[in-house]
Amino acid sequence: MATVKVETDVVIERLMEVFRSVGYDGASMAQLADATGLQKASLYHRFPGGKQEMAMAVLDQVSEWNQRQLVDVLYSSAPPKTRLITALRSISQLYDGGRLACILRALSHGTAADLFRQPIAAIFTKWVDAFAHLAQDLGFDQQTSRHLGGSTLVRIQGSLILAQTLNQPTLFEQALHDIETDFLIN
Amino acid sequence: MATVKVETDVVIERLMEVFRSVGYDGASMAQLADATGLQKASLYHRFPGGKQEMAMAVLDQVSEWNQRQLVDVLYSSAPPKTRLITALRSISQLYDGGRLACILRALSHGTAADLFRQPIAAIFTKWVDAFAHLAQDLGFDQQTSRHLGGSTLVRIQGSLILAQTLNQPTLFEQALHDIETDFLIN
DNA sequence: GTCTATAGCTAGATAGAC
DNA sequence: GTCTATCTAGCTATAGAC
Repeated sequence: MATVKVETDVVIERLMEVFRSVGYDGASMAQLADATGLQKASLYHRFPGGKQEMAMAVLDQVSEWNQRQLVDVLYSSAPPKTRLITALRSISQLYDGGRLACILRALSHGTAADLFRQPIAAIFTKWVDAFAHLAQDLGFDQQTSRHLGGSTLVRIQGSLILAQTLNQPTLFEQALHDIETDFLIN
Repeated sequence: MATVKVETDVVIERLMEVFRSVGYDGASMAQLADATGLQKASLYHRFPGGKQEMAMAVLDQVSEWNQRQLVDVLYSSAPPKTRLITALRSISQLYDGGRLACILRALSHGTAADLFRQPIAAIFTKWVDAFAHLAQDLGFDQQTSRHLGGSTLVRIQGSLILAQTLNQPTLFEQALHDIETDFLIN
């Protein structure tokens, strides 16, 4: 039982890598099978809903990461500045310093747009709210805090696009630094 | 001759709409034919290179828009603040106030990523440089100007993602306002 | 230059042996 | 639970009449 569970987590990790690099429509079952080391029929055994269920499993894992590495951290009782630094460091690792695309963005296009908009929006909202909460703890008023929360995700998503298209990961790190400045300005 | 040219421009416009909404891999020849009102074979007559050539034609049109509505404006001899306002207004119209996705982003995923990264990067670079030039005219030093230029595109791309995923076009308009503030702070 | 018809292939998804 | 083998639908792309 335990062994099976672990293996499935690994499978989901591999699926995520494929979806992230080629998108939902660009990922074929053959490619997904190849990446996981399973045959197509075996993938269908684990995910009877096919590609859609696989992507949903990936999104569940992303949602868990978001909860543990961002939400839990940013709502914790540690000093606000410590929470900020910790969260930004996790984000930097998640995207490998700007070299990896965001899986949520990869699952936001084409056929996937209609299928996964709601779960992705839920993750985005939690993310924004968590950073807005931190801003309030840092003394910003409610309106400014909301604005800062949104601006954080805007900067990260936007900088990831530029970093990868222009092949300049530095742009992502710069954005993280800009975010830090936004929060610690006073 | 003239009639044909115009019609092709219209065809490209329709192709762009499809690519924008479903992405490159998500767009089938049947769908593209349907959207343009032509049959598949007719599309291949105009674009012998198939889907790839169609997307390139779209990118050429985007590049032209970029040159005329942003680069030419931002390098003009009008007062810097006027140039900024004019450019931001064009951008707002281009994305219909945050309701439309960026075609460049739609052509950055899956199979398309490898095919079109260079032309897209060229457009991004021109965009960033043009806003950096404006920043210098507004009195910012070179390093700050470059940073502002990049930050402009970051804010727009990022806010478009959030605006569409969360179905809150306001986030895009907010980002435009933030950009204006960034440039007119002194 | 546009059409109908179709070739050739690969996609997602299943059947059934083991 | 994993495999090989296969189905059908849809894909890109082309042939050839008009």
